[in-house]
Amino acid sequence: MAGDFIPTQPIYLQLVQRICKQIVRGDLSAGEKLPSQRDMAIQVGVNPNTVQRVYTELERITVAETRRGQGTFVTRDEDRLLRLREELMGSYVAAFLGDMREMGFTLEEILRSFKECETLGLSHE
Amino acid sequence: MAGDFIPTQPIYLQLVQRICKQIVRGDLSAGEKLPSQRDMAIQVGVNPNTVQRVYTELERITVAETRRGQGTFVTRDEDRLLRLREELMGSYVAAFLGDMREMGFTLEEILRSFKECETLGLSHE
DNA sequence: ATTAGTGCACTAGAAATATAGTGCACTAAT
DNA sequence: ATTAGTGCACTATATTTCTAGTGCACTAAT
Repeated sequence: MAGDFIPTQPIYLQLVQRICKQIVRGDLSAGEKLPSQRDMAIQVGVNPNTVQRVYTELERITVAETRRGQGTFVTRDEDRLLRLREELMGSYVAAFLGDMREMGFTLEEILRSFKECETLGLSHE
Repeated sequence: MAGDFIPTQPIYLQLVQRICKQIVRGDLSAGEKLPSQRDMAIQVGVNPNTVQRVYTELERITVAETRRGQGTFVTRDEDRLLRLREELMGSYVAAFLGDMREMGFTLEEILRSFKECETLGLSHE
């Protein structure tokens, strides 16, 4: 019932990231309606006010748009979604490589570790 | 003065992670003394109580050990530090690949993105 | 014995996050 | 006009994190 969240980071940010991932993945398409604040709150097991903050944040980063009385929708700007995909990819990769560099790991070690995880279902196409 | 922290995660956890990275990287060696709680607090610009929590956590995960009246030291167990290196590598890689999979990125896309960041100083040795 | 340096325990408060609950304005459908 | 569904604003409270301050016990050096 409660979409599990880690307690060390604000729930609303985790939910923003989760929705962004769903968009990038294609589970949510441009223009698609998001659940109402009340419904989403029930679905993920948080307070409606928290969802309100999530949707406000999604609107701030121009990933969603709100039509009062109708609901909140994924932006219809498909270019924006393509940029979101590039932005997320870039930020996750940069953060990961930064962490690895801070710990002194070499690219060879990283790639070797990738192969150990490979069996767990990362697509190759 | 204040070692910059992101506001969305507890400072004490960020400091734990930072110290673990320094150990894995080799900037801190087995048995080496950490700064006193008071000194570390001044160095990173936080309250001594926060450092107290950091050192307690480092001791809980058996990465540091405390000698009352003397200070807190990196564990002298070098095997433990080797395991720490493997643990951190594994968890960071697993989290990263999990995020990538959630967003539907393929291994090829990841590797391509790596090459774009490669110029920014990741070692190849 | 005294002193300095250390970890540690404790209380209190500030700040941010999350929850709880209510109400209002807007939109669409009837 | 009425109704249902929606976003949005508002107040209040709980929880967690962080800060602030004090004091004590232990260790080593003098």
